[in-house]
Amino acid sequence: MTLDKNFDAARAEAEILARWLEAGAFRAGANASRDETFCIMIPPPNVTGSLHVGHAFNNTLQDILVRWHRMRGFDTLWQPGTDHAGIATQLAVEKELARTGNLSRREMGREKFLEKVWEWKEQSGGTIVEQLKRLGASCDWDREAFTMSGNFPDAVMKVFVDLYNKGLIYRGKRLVNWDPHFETAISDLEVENVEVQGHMWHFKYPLAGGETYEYVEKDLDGNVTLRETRDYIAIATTRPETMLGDGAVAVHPSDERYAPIVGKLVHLPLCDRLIPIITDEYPDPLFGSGAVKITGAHDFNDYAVAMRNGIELYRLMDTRGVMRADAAADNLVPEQYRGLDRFEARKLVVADIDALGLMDFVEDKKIMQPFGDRSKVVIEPMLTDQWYVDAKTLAGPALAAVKSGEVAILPERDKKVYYHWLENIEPWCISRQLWWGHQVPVWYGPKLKRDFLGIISGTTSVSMDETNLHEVFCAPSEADVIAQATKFYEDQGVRVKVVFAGDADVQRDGQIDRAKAALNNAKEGFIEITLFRDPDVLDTWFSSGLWPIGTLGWPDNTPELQKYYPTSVLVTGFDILFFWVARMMMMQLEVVKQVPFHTVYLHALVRDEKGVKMSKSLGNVLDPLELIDEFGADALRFTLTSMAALGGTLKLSRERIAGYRNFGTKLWNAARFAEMNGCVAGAVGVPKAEATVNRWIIGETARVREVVDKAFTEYRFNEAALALYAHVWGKVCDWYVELAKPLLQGEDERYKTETQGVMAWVLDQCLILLHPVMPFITEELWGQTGARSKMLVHGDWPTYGAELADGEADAEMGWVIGLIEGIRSVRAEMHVNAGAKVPLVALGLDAVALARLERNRVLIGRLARVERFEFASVAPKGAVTLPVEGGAFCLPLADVIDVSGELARLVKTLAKLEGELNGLKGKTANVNFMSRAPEEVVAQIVERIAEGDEEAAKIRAAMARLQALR
RNA sequence: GGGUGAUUAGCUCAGUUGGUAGAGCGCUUCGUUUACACCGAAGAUGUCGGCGGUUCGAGCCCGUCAUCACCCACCA
Repeated sequence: MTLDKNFDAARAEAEILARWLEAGAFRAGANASRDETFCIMIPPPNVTGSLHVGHAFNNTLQDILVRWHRMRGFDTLWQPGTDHAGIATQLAVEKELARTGNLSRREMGREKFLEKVWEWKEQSGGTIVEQLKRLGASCDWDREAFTMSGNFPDAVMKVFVDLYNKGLIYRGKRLVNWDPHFETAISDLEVENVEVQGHMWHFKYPLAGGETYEYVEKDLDGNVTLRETRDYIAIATTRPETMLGDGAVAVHPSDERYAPIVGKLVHLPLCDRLIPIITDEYPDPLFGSGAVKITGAHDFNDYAVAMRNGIELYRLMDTRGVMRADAAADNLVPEQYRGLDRFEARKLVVADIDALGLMDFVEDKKIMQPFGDRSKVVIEPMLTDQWYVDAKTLAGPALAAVKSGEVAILPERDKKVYYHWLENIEPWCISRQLWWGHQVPVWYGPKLKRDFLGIISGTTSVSMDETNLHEVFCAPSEADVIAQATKFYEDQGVRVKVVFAGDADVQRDGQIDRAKAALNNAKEGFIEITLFRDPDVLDTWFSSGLWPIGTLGWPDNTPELQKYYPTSVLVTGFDILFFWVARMMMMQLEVVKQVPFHTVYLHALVRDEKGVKMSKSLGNVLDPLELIDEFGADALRFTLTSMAALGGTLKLSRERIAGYRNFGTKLWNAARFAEMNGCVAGAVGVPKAEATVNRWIIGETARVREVVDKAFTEYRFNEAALALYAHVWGKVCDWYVELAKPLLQGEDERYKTETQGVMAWVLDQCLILLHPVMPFITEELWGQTGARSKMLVHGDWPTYGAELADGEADAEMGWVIGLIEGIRSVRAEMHVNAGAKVPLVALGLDAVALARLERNRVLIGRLARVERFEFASVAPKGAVTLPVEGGAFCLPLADVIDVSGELARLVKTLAKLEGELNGLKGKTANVNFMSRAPEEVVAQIVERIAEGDEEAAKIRAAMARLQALR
């Protein structure tokens, strides 16, 4: 059977993948021959997502590490799985519902909606997994995990409850980042601050009761620059609509301009309210007017000021960012603004202020505006009840683990970023007003009125405390919460029966009404207590933060957990260092008191060829599946690998992928050549060789193995790819195959057999070493070129090294290759017809050079197209001279060469050489250099000068001969 | 405002303890030498952003400036 002319990636990839899967080649522990484990957790992609180039890159790197370790006999697990991705998935399903004319989420209700999400997940959830398989990702697919299935929800619930019981999770009413589109709170990290063109409006707030004061402005030297009587205080704002919720105007305590009116009241325009002028450290006297309106419920800074000074908070908007129109807001939002979108309200407020003559002036200004990272709408600070994690406490161990070196972060510089974030961490808001996710395991029950407790006797009625509405029960399951609540109430002397009544309601203003927690009066000796569950779900990152232990079966102490935890390395993009990496560190360290992994390798983000982030809206997305269809998975993988330098960004282009597709073809054809020349693979062990070329290529192979291993060890994937490329194409294909041809096709059976064996071995080594990067084509060739005891995916990674290097062979091949290149170069430059065979004259060769020539004259003759060899002591007329180590060669080209052309060539060569030599000689003449530079360096330079001088002398001699010819 | 990184051949980028620069693509010339035209051979191209400094020696270390990118941040 002869190999086809090209590798048919589309056909072979599907077949090979099926064979791997069928053989269970990727299962945990497959091919393990030692006790050491190697485990990687896949960064779980969104369950309903599809593969983009970033995934392809990320998973290629992981697959390389995994395949490499598996071939080296490590007990290897690559744990796959997907993330439920709360907001993203809920959004996708809502869109789908709208598109297909279904009821909306709210119309169908929570239970029904969640059914739809699960349907959607079943339907589209397998896509990305199949795509990862096409990439060649060798995950243990039998262990595929999902953050909403199996033990995972239990793990999440248990962690929530444990943290709650330790006081590390708590509920708080405070300002959060509110997304008016999704109508949920989001964390700081999900907010993107973007600079936009905005305005700053300067308003005049009149003093109450028509009071006036003398306003005096001074320059830095204390000279008065302005003095006038004012009946107002000027404030500036970028968000005029929030003025309706102002609770005060603040000035800096040192600001003399306003000292006369501190403590007085101003009349808030448009609202029938008086608010005080207070002092606080927050206002900057040098910025704007120096006076700041304080809207505690709609601005984070103002909130802090309001808290410090006991200023009232007025919440102006509902969950959609619409000015409140509910009854409670009757006295707050003036009628004309109610029900208006916040941006509409802004226009109206500005117009109304202007109409009142209170508009001081307006300026254009670039402002930083917060946007939701998924919704892309302007985020509104909102006062709501949310669940928080005490991140500061959890951050301590996460910081220590990296500082101590227990966990390494690569590239090193990202450590600083990690430190900075953890050292300044804020409480983590983990509750989301969504439906798709892990529902908070908290139930609310009625708070019993203490007055009654004393008289409860089992038949007496009990009432609720209407002023303090609920008791909180946090437990991992309904059964547990029943037990907990029953005990709680019975401890108060009440016999109860606990029932559930669904979730507490979320009203449109975002306040959870827990008053529905209820109780019925005594029946048959007990009281019925109704519990309502907190409707919120947890931030997706709360659950994915438990990915390492959760996928291994925690909270059960499974064999996998014992064996593979802590995992080895986390491979991910630096964009989720905070979102995910830091959270995993914090949570794993808190929950199991052990780091989740020992190394974090942060790779670049993939951009398009112009360096722009790929996005659907820009239309610059390269679809990895299309690239795989066109070029094959291996070409894509090799390309990504070759560009995986530590840090930075990765710009992907189709041309480059095509180039590496060609590399695969090159390898394929080298194998094809070997096959056509009777090189049968499959022999075990490093072959013994006598021929110089064979000894040389064996050494080269050992060298590249060392380079590749070192590069993988240091996560320098691009260096491994580069070394393999240079070896396979530059050494094996360009030289070894060519040099081997005379031996393979010659008469000496001994050399022929030896070379067949060596070539088969060399190509096998190429396949093995390339396999982690290019698994498909190498597996295919492995199968087609010999009888194998096992698939290449379980091939034995070699351990040979320097002991296979043969200095003598290296030197000789270097000499031969140099000569051949020299001859080719001269021929090309002299425009000697490529087909023309010329004689080569050896000139004054020493014994070593002579022996080298004799051993390799067939090779040289063939590769340099030399017809015959002659020996002379004097260079023939009209010859071109090639200096070599131990002598020189001449090409007599008198009738073909252009003498002045050759002279020009020599002049150029000599000039270059002399430039180099002069530099080096300058150094040796420098006393400082000679006395301070290391001996090795000096010796090297001296040697190079000697060589160079010799070479220059030969060139000069050749020039003299040519001169004589003219 | 703080921080980080980048600036090297026409393009995209490597360059790991400082020893006078590399790859891929592109470009030029030549080539049906039966593995491969997704190929082969030969070739051209860089004051390594500017300016200073340390050093025998700097793309690499230090300072500074310029331009760009990204991250973080509450200036109304």
